[in-house]
Amino acid sequence: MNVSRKAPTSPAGLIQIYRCFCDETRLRIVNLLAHGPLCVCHLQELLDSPQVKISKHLGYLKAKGVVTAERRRNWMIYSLPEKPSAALDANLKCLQDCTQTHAIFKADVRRLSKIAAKVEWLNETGECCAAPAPKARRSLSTRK
Amino acid sequence: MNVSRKAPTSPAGLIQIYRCFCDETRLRIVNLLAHGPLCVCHLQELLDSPQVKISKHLGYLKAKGVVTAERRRNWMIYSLPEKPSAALDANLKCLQDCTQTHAIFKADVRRLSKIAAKVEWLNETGECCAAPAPKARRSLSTRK
DNA sequence: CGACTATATTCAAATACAGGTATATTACTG
DNA sequence: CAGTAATATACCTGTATTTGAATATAGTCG
Repeated sequence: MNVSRKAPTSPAGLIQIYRCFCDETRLRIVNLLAHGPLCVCHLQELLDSPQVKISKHLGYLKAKGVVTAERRRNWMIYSLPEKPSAALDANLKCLQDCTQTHAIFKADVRRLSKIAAKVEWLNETGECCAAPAPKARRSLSTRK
Repeated sequence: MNVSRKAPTSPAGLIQIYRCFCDETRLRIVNLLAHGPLCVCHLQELLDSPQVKISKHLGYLKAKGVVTAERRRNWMIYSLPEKPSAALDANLKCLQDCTQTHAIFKADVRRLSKIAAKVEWLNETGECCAAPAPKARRSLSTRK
């Protein structure tokens, strides 16, 4: 459980962090997760990207230890790790500085704040999802 | 209109930095350059790598603006930029923290300090190279 | 059970990249 | 001028990455 603080011979872990950070979609995901946990459908909506794309990038980030995932009912909740490695912690902070000056990240956060209610709803009641408002679900009369 | 230096819409520049940082050889080069300018043959010696490999990574770094190059006589002197972008500056500082805890980077710097004399020699007299000691160079006084 | 929702995985195609060998370029030296 | 040293580039090959389409899985609900 405890992670050793010895000096690794190879900077493999550090490089994995940079690999995770060198894709725009992943950067935007990490930037959003810095504000709190989100499920896949939230990210889909916020980044306006297909589910496969988001899911695969999340899988990538998770495999490298940059995010953690926890299942809640039907949804996977992704977060930044509670106890990140020193290198990850430093780079997350650095990234937060860097994102301040890029419009796309600020726009993402702005959009995030607009669905904050839905996210709260998820966190408190365990209900989702971000995508279509849960009421606009007509009956199946017109369905085949 | 969109030539602003303040808030680029796309984080392309930031991503380029991370792309540069996600290779071990390049990380070692940047770490060494943080201590001062070096020519290709110094890096060849310090990293014990073939010339092509070093040269190509330097070309990559230079293309993304992470290093600068200046020709001096026969040699190309590579340095970190004097006025790096905010993002690069932040990430270089972060990297310096991260390298502290990795043996390979410390070993590189230790080896660098051992050839410091040669590097000085380059910087002061314009003479190189790190690789084979200037053995048959008897006619030093004829130059200048 | 079967329909539905949220998410993950497999397959395939396009592109990027790292490393090597051989060759080119550039500058210096005699 | 030719020769050589330092560095760069072209080409090749295997591997990794990115993305999308289709499909699979897992949990929930009626």
